[in-house]
Amino acid sequence: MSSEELAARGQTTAAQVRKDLSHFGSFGKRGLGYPVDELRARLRRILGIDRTWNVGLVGAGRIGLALFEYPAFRARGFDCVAIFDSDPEKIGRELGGVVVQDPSAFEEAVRALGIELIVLAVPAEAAQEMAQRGVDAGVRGILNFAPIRLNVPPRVPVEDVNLVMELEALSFQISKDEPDA
Amino acid sequence: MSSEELAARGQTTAAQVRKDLSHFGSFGKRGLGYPVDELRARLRRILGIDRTWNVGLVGAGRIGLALFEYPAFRARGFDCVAIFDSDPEKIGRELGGVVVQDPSAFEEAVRALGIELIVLAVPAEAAQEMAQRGVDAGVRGILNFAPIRLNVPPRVPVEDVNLVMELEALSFQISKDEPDA
DNA sequence: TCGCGCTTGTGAAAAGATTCACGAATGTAG
DNA sequence: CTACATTCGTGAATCTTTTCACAAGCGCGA
Repeated sequence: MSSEELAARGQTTAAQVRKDLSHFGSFGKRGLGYPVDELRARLRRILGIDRTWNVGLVGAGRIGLALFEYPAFRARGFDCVAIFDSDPEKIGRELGGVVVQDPSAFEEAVRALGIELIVLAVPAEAAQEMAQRGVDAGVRGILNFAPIRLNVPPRVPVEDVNLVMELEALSFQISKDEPDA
Repeated sequence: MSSEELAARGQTTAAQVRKDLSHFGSFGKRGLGYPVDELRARLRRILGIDRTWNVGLVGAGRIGLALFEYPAFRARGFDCVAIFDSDPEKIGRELGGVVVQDPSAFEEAVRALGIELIVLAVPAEAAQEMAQRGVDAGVRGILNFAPIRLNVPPRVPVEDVNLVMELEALSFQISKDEPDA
C-alpha cells in the first residue's frame, strides 16, 4: 500500500505519512509502497500494543463502568483486571468476572496483578490522592477523567479526557462564524 | 490576575496566554493584569458558552447514558433534551425526565426541540447514517464516540473521542523509553 | 506631579511542523 | 539486459507556532 493510499485513509498527506514513518525507521519499498502486515506489526511494536496491558479501574460510577464494559478495550489489549470504589454499596459486587474492591486494597492489587495503567473515573476531589497512590504503587500511566490537572512525576504520562471541553470546542467552532447572536 | 498566574494554572507560559488572548482582543490592563470576572465573561462569550445548548443523545448504551447522567454537562450549559435508541427494550423508558425515543422520531425532535448538538454514541455501523440525518435535520455540531471518521459538510464541526486511542497513547509514551521489552 | 515597579500587547527571532521536490530503489515488461 | 513507471526517504523551502524582548501603559506613593 502506498503512502498516497495510507494518507487518504488517515485524512492526511502522502508526504506526512512518509515523514512520520521515517522517524521510526525505513518501512517501505521504493516503487512498491508499504507491506501492510509488516507495517502494522512494526507499528504495534512501536506503540507498545504488541502485548496486553493490565488496567485498573478506579471509580465504578457511570463512566467507569461504561468503560469497563466497552468490549473494544479488551479487544485491543487493555485488560481491566481490577475495579475500586469507595461506595460500600458497590464493594463486593461482581462485574464481568471482576469484583469491586475497597480502595484500601488498591496498592496491594496493583502489585499483585501487575497493573501498569489506571483509569481514574472518580470525583475531582479524590483524583489527586488516587493518582499519587497509584504512582507510589508502581502505576506507569493514567487515563484521567477528573477535571483537574494531576500532579505526578514526569515519567508517568497522563491523558486527560474532558468531555465538557469537547462540547465547548464544538460550541466555539459553531459560534465563531456568527458575528453576533 | 497576571498572565504569569494564568499560565501557571493552565500549564503554559505567560507569553502564550497573552498571545492567545490578543487574538480575540485586548483584555488586560498593563501593570495590573486581567480582570478575572470580565475576562471570564468575555471568554464565555467568545466560546459561545454564554447560553444553553440543546443536546440530543443518539445511542442509549453504557457510554451514552453515562454522559447523560453526568451532572457537569447540564451545569456547564449543555442540556440533554432527547435520547434516541433503536433497541425496543429501551424505547419508552424514562431517564431523568427524558424518554428514550425511536430513531424514526429523530428529525422531528431535532426541529421541535431546537437541538443543535448531538452526541453520537452508537455502534460504528450506525454512526454515519445518524450523522447524515442529523446534519440534514439542522444539527450544527457532533460529538462522536464511534471509531470512524464521519463524512459531514465542513460547516458542521465534529469532535472525535476515541478512548482506545488514549490508552494507546499512554502505552506509546511508556514503551518508547524502554529500548526493548 | 513625578518616578518607580509591574504587566500588557506585539513585532521580531527562534523553533517546530508541513510541504515540496527529487535522487535512488524496486518491480515489470519487452 | 534495458527502459520505464512507481514510490520511498529525505534535504530544502515554506508555513505555523512559540518564545523572546521591549516600548507603552497603568496605579501607587511621595
